[in-house]
Amino acid sequence: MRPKEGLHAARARGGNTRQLVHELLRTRIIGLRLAPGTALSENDLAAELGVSRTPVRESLILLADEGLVDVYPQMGTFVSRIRFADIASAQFIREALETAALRDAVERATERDVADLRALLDAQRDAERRADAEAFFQLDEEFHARLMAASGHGDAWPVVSQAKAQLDRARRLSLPLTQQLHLLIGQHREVVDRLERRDLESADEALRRHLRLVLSDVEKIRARHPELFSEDDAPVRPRREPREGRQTAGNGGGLHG
Amino acid sequence: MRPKEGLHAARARGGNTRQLVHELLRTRIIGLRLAPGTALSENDLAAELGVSRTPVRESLILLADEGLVDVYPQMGTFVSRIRFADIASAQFIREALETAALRDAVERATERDVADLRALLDAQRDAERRADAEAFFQLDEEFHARLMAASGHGDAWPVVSQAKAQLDRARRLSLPLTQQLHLLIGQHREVVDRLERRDLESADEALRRHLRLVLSDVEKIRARHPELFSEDDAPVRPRREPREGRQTAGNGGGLHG
DNA sequence: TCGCGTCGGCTACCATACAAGTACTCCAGC
DNA sequence: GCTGGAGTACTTGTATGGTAGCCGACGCGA
Repeated sequence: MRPKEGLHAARARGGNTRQLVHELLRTRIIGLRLAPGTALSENDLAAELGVSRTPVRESLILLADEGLVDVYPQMGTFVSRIRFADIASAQFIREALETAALRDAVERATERDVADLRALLDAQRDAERRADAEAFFQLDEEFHARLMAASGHGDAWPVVSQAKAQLDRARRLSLPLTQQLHLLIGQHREVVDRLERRDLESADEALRRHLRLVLSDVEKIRARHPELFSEDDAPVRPRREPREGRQTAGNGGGLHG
Repeated sequence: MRPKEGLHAARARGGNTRQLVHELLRTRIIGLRLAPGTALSENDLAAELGVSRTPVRESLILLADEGLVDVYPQMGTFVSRIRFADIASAQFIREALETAALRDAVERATERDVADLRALLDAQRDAERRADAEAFFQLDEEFHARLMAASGHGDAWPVVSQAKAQLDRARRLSLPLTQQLHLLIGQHREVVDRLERRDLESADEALRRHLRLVLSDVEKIRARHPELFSEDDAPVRPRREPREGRQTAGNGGGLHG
C-alpha cells in the first residue's frame, strides 16, 4: 500500500509514522477524546489511519509503557482507566520534581525567564476571557515547562510531563466543572511573584498549594465519574463490545490534514 | 521458525519475547557488557537470540525511549554514549525523588522497614567481603528501592530506576576503580540510622551526600574514559564499522539458560 | 595524487502473512 | 426455559517480505 498524500506531507514535518500515530493517540487519550475503557484494536486503528499494523502496534507499546493503555494479550488493548494509585504516584513525582526545580530557579532564573513566564500569564488570562479551556491546558503545560527550564533542569521536563499526563486526564473533567481558571491563574502569578522576589520558602509554599489544588479536584471528579476510574484492588477485566457495531477510535482519517 | 526449547521455557517464567529481549539488552547495556557506541543491528540480534526481528525491534524502541540506545533511521542503532547532560539530569531526578520520599519515610517507616534495610546492609557488607561488585550493585538497587517503598511511594521507583540506569553505566566503571564500597555502605548505614531516629534533617543531609558522591565519581571517570562519553554540544554521528569483522552483541544464545 | 560519480551492501521502516489464544454466540440436549 | 459445548470472529504476538535511504569503498578521469 502506498502512503497517502496527507500522511506523506505530515511525515515531512513530524517524523516517521510511529511518532505521528503515537502523538495522535496520546493527545486523544489525554484530551479524553478517547475515554478510559475504550477498546483500541490494532487492526481498526490501522485501517482508520491508513497505515499498517506495525507503526500502530509500536505506538501502543509506547503508550502502554506510559500507562495510558493496558494491553491484555489475545484479548485486546484498552485505554486505561484512571487508577487512583497512579494519580497519587504521579502527584508525588510531579511535586517532588517541580519543587526541587523551583529551589534552583529561585537562584538561577533570569529577568528574561520571569518576563517569559509573565507573558504566559497574560496568555492564560486571555484564554480565561475566551473561556477556552483547551488553550488554557496548553498554556498551563507551557508555563510549568518554562518554569522548569528556568531552573536549568529543562531536561527533566519529559518525566514531569509523563506524570502530568495521568493527572490531566482527570483534570480535563474538573476544569469545565469548577471553572477554577481564575484561581489557577492567580496561583501561577503568585509563584512568579515570589520567584522574582527570590523568596524560596514562600514560592515553594505557593507552588505546593497550586499543585495540590489540582489533586483535590481529582477526588471530587472521582465521585462524579466513577466509571472512568478503576478500583485499586480490583484491576477490572475489560469487556469486549457486542458483536455488532463495534466502537471505533474516533472520527475517520485522523492523519489527513 | 519454531521457538527453541530454552526460549519457550524462559517464556513461561518471564512473559513474552519482547520483554525478555528488552530486559536482556537493558541488563547488558547497564552492565557495560555492551559498550557505548556499539552497533546493534536488528538482524544480527534476531539471529543471535534465535527470534525474529519484530520483538527485537520493539525492544530497541523501548530502549530508545529510555535513552539507552540511539536510533538513526537507515543508518543503524547504537548503544548511546553517555552524555554528561543526561547524567546531570538523571542525578537531579533521582535526588529530588529520593529525598522527597525520605521526607515521608521518616514519618511512615515501620520497624519492619528498618529491619529490612538493615538486612540489606548486612548483605552489602558480605558482598564487600567477597569483593563481589555485581552483587553489590544488585543490593544497592534493592536498598534504594526498599527505602522508597518505606515511604509509601514505591510506585515511583521505576522512574528513579530509569534515571539511575544512566548513572549506573558510569558507576560501573568507577566502583572497581575507587573501591569505595566501604564508604558507600557506611553512608547507607548513616541514612538508616538517622531514619530510625526520625531525624529528617540529618537523614536528608546524609542521603544527599551519598547521592552526590556517586555523581562526583562520574566526573573522574569521564577523564579516564572519554571515548564512552559524547560531548554535549556535538551529538556525535556514529561511524559504521569497517566492511569486515563487524562487532556483534555478545556471546551467542543469550536467551538459553 | 586528488576529486567525483557509481555501485554494492547495509540499515531501519513499513506492510503483510501466519500462529496461538480468548470471549462471545448460538444451537443442541435436557 | 436453562445449561453446556462447539464454532467463530476477534484479539495480540511473532515471523517474514519488500522499500527507501545512507554510508563507504571503488574506479575512472583530471
